[in-house]
Formats: sequence, structure tokens, C-alpha cells
Amino acid sequence: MNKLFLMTRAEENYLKAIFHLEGNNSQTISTNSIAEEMATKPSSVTDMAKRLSEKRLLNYVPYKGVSLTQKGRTVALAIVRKHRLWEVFLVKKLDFTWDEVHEVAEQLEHIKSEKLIDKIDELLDFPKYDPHGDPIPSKKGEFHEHDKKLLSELPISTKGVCVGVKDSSSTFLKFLDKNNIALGHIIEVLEHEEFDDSIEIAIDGRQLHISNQIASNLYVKKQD
Amino acid sequence: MNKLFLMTRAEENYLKAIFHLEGNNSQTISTNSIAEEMATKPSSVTDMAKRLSEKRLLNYVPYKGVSLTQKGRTVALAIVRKHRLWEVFLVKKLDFTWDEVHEVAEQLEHIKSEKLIDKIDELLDFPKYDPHGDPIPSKKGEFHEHDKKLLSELPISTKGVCVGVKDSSSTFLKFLDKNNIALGHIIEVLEHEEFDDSIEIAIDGRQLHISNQIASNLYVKKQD
DNA sequence: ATTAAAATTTAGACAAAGCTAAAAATTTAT
DNA sequence: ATAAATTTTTAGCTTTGTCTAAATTTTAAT
Repeated sequence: MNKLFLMTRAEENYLKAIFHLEGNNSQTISTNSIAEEMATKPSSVTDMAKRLSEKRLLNYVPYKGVSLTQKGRTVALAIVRKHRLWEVFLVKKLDFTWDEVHEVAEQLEHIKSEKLIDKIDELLDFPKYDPHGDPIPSKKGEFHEHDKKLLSELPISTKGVCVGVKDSSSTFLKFLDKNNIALGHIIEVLEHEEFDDSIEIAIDGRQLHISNQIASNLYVKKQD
Repeated sequence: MNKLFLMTRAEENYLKAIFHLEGNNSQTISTNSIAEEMATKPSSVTDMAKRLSEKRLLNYVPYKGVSLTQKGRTVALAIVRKHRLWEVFLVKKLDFTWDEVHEVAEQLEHIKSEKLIDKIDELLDFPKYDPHGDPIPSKKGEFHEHDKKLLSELPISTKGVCVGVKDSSSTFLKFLDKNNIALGHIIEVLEHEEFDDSIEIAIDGRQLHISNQIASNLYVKKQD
């Protein structure tokens, strides 16, 4: 029936990377940017672009770039779904911290068993977001992003719930842990230092001074 | 430190296959038998034998056969441990049946994360046997087989607890399910038909007539 | 509108892991 | 003990996915 099963690991990784690069804005993606994202060489990307184009997973126009076909997007969504569900599993069931999950999920996302991932989904009670606040596509590929904005864009004296991180590197996540900043916490912007765009925030009854670098990597949902 | 991490999937599968072929009797294994076990060609086995020998994971003497080195045995045990722990996980936590787990565990056994498998082990409360009654090596590689014998070898009027299956093919396991034979059940041999070596057994208060083919694929532990 | 710079593709190589067909070694049978 | 049969290895080829270096195309700059 569907040939999604005979995807190689490399092919899956390319589709996933392109999915991430496409983001919302659906422009065409350069081979160069894919190479950078995947820590490989542009010439390797070209090779793979041809193969995936053969398989109707990518639209590829030489020298112009690449975009996911409908079929390619479906495959990419399935992988992202698996990746994020495994992340939730690791955190909720095995007490991994949110900075430990990515590496392992990169492996687990390639396990081929529809039943397995559906059972994991069920075990976790069908979570909508992963430990970093990123949305988890449903079995049908539906998902919705939080209505979020960067903390750095939140006006003074307004409050927001922390709903995600932009940078999910281990160092950033560990910094947040150390400062007791976690998803679900309410943050109020108290002051804005014009000189370096750092801000003073209130969180959990504490006051904290954070750099713009931090604030522009934290997503908040504006409170009504 | 240890290079166990840069094993490829193929290499791991070879070591596992050789481990299974070695069994208790520690003779040298022919390339032919490995090829058969792995559904591949003897020439491919020779190639891999050389590579694994290079890596000090196998003792390989051309034309004479192959055996695991201590290092190779350690790697093989780690893979078997992962395979069997995942099988328990699938059955106990995700309601897979014992005939469904093998295929998925074949994939999961290659996930590289010591923390992951140790947490799974803990979540399952350090099981000693997998769903087919095979022993699970501990983190240190220790395990002990049940003191089992084949049901076909149990004398008349003696009882045994069912502790494992020899054949763990889906068809055999489904047959057992259909006849309500599961690990832990007590079986008494009532009669022995000399003509075809079939036997009459009592299990769960029922009486059942089973062929020698069945009886010689079921392990029991003799009751005291 | 040329030219220079940057991005992209092509060509050719390589490693892993497999295959087939032929050659060599070992075992078995007469 | 030799020939036949079997097992094992070698040699050479294939595919996947990568790389480097060279060639080509596109974009940017004067």
C-alpha cells in the first residue's frame, strides 16, 4: 500500500530537516541551507534531492531549491510526531530532563511500527505538546502551534505564560532549570533596560534580571 | 572509553546471531550456519567475520569458523539484554501480545543510550525473563536460564510449570494463545501415545491432546 | 553589462554491506 | 588415497550515502 515503510534513515532525516526549514513560510529551500542544518555538504544534498524528487517526496528544481510535496510533508509529519511523542515519553515515564531527550528521540523517531507509536501516544494520553512546547502532530497530521510570542516582545507590565523555547540546546535548557524557569510558569515583564534590551521579570514571586538573549529564546502566550 | 558505541547495526546483528548459535556448547561456528541464521550469503559472512575479527570482537580462523571473543560476548549480551527488555516493555506497558514483540524489538535493540535501557529496566522492575521465558542479562551481563526441559521429555503423571517456548514463531505462539497455554500454567502429563508421541495433558483443569511437535517446543520446569 | 563572488551541480572516489560466480580448501566417500 | 561433494573464500560488481575538487549557474557589484 504506502511505501512510507521503505524510507531509509537518511531520507527521513532530510525530509525532517526540510520540514523544519520550511516552517510556516512556504518558500523554496536552498540546498545550502539544508547542508548547514544537517551538518553535511551541499553536494550531498543535491544527490539526495534528486533521489527524493524521483520518489515524489520533494519538488526539486536545479539551482532553484527544494520544497516538500504533499507526500513528503506527510512523511515528515509522521517523523516529527514520533520524535516529539518519544520526547514526552522519556520525560514523563522515564524521568529524563528536557535537555536529555533530543539525542535519544533522534534515534527512536526512526522505529517503524505504527502500533508502537500509537500505543505510546495512548499511554501518554495523547499529548499536544512536547517538553519544549512544540506541537505534536496527531495521527492524521493535524497540530496547532501555541499562539505564542517571544518574551522579548512582551510589553512592560504585561504577563504571559511560558509555553515554549526557541533554542532548545542543552546549555539554554540547563540555564532555565537553574533559574527555575519552566513551561507553565507565569512571567510578568517589570522593566526594560534600553541600553542592552535586558529585562526585569517576575516569576514565581521572584524577581529576575535576564538578558535579551534569554528573552528572545523564550516563548510566552499573552494572558487575556 | 569503550568503542561499543560505534558498532553498526549489521555488526550488532552478526554478534547477536553468533551468540545465539554458540548457545551453551562453546564450539566454533561455521560461516555457513551464520549465513543461514541471518538469511544472507556465506560470502557476506566471511567479509563481516574479517571485519569483526579486526575489531577483536570475533576469533576467526579461515575455513575453520568463528567464535565470540570476551569483548564480542559483552557486546552481544548488551544487545540481547536490550532486545528482551524491550519485549517485556511492549507486553507489560503497551499491551502487545507475545507474538507481536519480536519484530519491533529487533529495531529497538539498536537504540544507543545506556540511560534509556537502564530506565526501562527500572520501570519494569528488573525482570529476569522475557515474554517467551528467555533470560534477560543484567546490566553486568549476568543471567540464568530456567532449569527447564521440554514438555515432550516429562514422564507420565508428573507436573511441570510452563516456563518458556523453544519455537517463538508467531504461528506457534498464536496456537498456544488459542489453546490457553501460557507461561506459568501448570501442566500434567496424563498419557503418552506411542504411535506418534503425542500426549494427553491436563492444564487449568482442562484436558488437551497435543502433538509431539507442540510438546517438543514447550519448556517446563519440573515441580518438586 | 560585465565581472566578481557566491551558490549549486557534476564527476569521480570511498566505505559499508550486500550479491554472484569462480576458485580454493576441506571433508566425505569410494 | 584419490575423486567427488561440500564448504569457504576471493574477486569483482552494486547500492546508499557521503566526500572533494572542478565546472557551471546564479546573484551581486561595479
